[in-house]
Amino acid sequence: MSLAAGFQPLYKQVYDLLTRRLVEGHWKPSEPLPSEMALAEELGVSQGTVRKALNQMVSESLLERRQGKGTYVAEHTQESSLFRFFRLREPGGESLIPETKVLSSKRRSASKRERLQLGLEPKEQVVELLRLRYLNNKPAIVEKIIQPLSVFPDIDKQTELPNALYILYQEKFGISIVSVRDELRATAMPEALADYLGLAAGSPVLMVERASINIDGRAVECSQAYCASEDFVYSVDLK
Amino acid sequence: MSLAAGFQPLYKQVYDLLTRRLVEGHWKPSEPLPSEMALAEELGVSQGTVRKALNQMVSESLLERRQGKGTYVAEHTQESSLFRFFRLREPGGESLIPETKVLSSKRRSASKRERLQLGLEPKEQVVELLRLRYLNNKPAIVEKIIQPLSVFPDIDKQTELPNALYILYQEKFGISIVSVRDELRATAMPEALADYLGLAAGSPVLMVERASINIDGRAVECSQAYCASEDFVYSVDLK
DNA sequence: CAGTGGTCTAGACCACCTT
DNA sequence: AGGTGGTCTAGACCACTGC
Repeated sequence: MSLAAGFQPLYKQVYDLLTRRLVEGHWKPSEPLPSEMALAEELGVSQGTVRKALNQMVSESLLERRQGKGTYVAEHTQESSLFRFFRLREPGGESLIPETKVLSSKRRSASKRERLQLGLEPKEQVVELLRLRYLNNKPAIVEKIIQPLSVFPDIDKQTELPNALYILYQEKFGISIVSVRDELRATAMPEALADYLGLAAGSPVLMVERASINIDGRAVECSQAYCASEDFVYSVDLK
Repeated sequence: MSLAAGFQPLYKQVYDLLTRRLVEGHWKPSEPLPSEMALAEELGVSQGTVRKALNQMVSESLLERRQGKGTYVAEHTQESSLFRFFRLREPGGESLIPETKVLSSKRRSASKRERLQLGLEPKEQVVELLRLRYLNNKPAIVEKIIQPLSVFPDIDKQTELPNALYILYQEKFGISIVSVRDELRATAMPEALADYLGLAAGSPVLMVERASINIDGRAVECSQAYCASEDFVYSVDLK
């Protein structure tokens, strides 16, 4: 067989190989992969082994399979992107569609905290994007988003920013966000931002610090969001 | 075959059957299940089909498999129980071991909100347990836990409550918590509880409302926790 | 109809654990 | 040595898709 019998199980080697190809852009989002049989033949393993590797990638949302059609690179659609990582809800209630307004955007050097979180060099330039998000037409979230220019060249030259930034990252910069790490705390609303949410400075707000992880495992973007949590809650299921 | 060919895939039928047996207490936590071969023979399906069903149950933390030994009913150990659903951390940091002190315990009728959340009858009796939890030897969390007496008979007669309640639920009441739903918001610290955390009334605190789900899918316990989030954050990875 | 993924089987061999 | 789960294979049949 062309994949040498090594330390790891064959299906794991196939998984690693296919994931590497995916990371390197060998296939683009929404493109089909070769069929199981074709991959099995190319790699010199059985179809079942390829299947096991593919299914693992599906379980990580890297791929999607459609019976009778083929296996496709997972795509960040408007809906999936908005809802997969967006956890703010009405208490006990359904998903809410956030609307978004950009408040400001500027270039500056990365702070120490940002360098640590994103693995940046000293003095590396980032874009700081300030956005206001509405739920049920009420201003609910102010978020500050940090985008390294080394990852997103000239992103501040984009004329139109979509509601779901991850779609832009994927289509224009080849960045596929596969997971996020959130840290939540309660804090007093900073005076500088209080007006946006129509709150008194010092009101209790939910702060969500997020690091977004690319398919290659790097943290490529981080954000801080201040959420009015009178009417909304951050909802999460742990299994 | 003894499992009639029905609408659903065989492995799904096997999964349903084995899960039902598990729910009904057919096997107790930490007990071994019959071997794959034995189950396959009993059910009249192939070993591979049983394997697929078992692996799905493993992925839901219902079972554990140990190579060379057997397949076991998952057990809530002190560590796994404390850390699997306990999300409070130092910012960017490691897990913290919470210490616990019981403040009070009393019986009363369920409130409307509790009846809705836990599916209780009007006037049903519950135990309201108030606990104080410490992280790094500092009081960090006040939590109010609601336990229906219909689910946990005479739970308030327990002489000793363990740090991880889920272990008690499993050992004494046959309740296996498999998932939780958390809703987080920021709020002002209630005056009645502020002293416990050494905070001023009105300070911003993180409130975590939790419903705990039994293996049979019912919400069997709910809680409200007020967390001092000066020094600690609620940390979660979304994939 | 041919091509795809989805299910199911049977059997081989390996790695690990116990006796 | 014998039993367990873990991997891998090969082949059959089914369900869905599109030409």
